[in-house]
Amino acid sequence: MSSETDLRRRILDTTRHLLVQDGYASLSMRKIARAIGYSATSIYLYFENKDALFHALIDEGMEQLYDELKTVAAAYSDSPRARLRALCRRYVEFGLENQEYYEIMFLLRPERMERYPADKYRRARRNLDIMASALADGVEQGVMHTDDPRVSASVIWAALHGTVSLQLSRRVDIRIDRDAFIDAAIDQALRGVLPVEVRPQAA
Amino acid sequence: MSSETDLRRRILDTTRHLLVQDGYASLSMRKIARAIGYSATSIYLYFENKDALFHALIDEGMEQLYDELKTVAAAYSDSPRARLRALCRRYVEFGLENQEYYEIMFLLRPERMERYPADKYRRARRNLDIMASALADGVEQGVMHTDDPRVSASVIWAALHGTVSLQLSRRVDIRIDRDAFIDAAIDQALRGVLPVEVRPQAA
DNA sequence: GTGCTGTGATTAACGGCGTTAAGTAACAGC
DNA sequence: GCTGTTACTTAACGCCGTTAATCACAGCAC
Repeated sequence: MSSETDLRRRILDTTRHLLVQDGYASLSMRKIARAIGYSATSIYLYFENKDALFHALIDEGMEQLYDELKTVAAAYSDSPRARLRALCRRYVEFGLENQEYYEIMFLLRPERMERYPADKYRRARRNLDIMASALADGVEQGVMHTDDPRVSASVIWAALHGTVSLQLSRRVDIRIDRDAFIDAAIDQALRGVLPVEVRPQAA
Repeated sequence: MSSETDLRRRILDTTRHLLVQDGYASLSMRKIARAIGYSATSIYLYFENKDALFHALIDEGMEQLYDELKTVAAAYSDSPRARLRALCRRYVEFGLENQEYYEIMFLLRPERMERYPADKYRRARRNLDIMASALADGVEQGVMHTDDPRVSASVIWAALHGTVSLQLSRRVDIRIDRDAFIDAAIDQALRGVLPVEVRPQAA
């Protein structure tokens, strides 16, 4: 029983390592097998197929992101606004620091996702819940406003995701300073949830 | 000379067709060749490799997007704010209406992009320029504000790109209405470039 | 000890892929 | 009729994900 788990763990660790080292595009079952010194088909004893292996890795990434966001949220439990800002920053940093991870987590087209819907979605959505609850706290304390917290949290996420995506794919104009860009993006994302009394009507 | 161009065109058209019909993942040189009734190697007479074929397709997509944005911009030449809003909406609509196109244009990791930098970048950046010029006009007329128009245009783009990406990959909570989400995202994106006198300080 | 069963791994194979090298058939110009 | 060129094909290489069949060996029943 321990040996079964052992090889499964080695596969996951090696895959993550190869992913970071060589990128997603060049990753293959045979290459993973070579790296751990087993035959390619051995991997199929522990994972249904390549997708399933990646899904397991995605789950671990979601867990890690969740842990990081949770820690950030705890550090700013008193101020919803500071908390939301810190969460945004941490999200972007996570994406930039874990490029290949971010790619399989959020960039790859999830064609097969319908197969493992419930648990996977639930796990990914916890990350959004942390943001939504910062929003809810802010609304309650009167320092934020939103018509629908779920929608606002998703919109903020979309803005952050776009920021990370463009940065990772190097599509942002090189003349634009990376940090200035990220700061501007976060500022802009947060500006949307300011309380009504100081918020202007939309353009 | 006309026949050379003919097959090249057929390859491009068929590839686009297969892309829309079956998706990027299942597209192969051999499949394209089968569809046009030629051997796979014939494609290499007109395109250096698979990447080059896709780059040509991306260029066409960029051209189409540019045309659409240009048309929108012309229709709202008098009002920078209405223009910017219409541009945002058109961008999102383009992404949602041309899923597979949008995928190869903006979602795929451009590993090889360094090779064809100048023309490709320039072409893609024209789309951003249309937005930036709406911004510049707005600033000039005093109905918008931004510290740096290039940065603001990119930040808006990032927000729109994130919105399209999450929608296309079906990662947005199903309970959130698609149009409401898009409207909220665009509102939020535009809120960041309101003039200073009505804009609150950042959260 | 002999035989049975189950487990964890292997090898061989299938059909696909992108790409290159070599070859062929049709045709233009001399 | 030969030559060179153009437009295309076939054959092949070395990858890929995945499946089927097989092997080595452990533990256990008798």
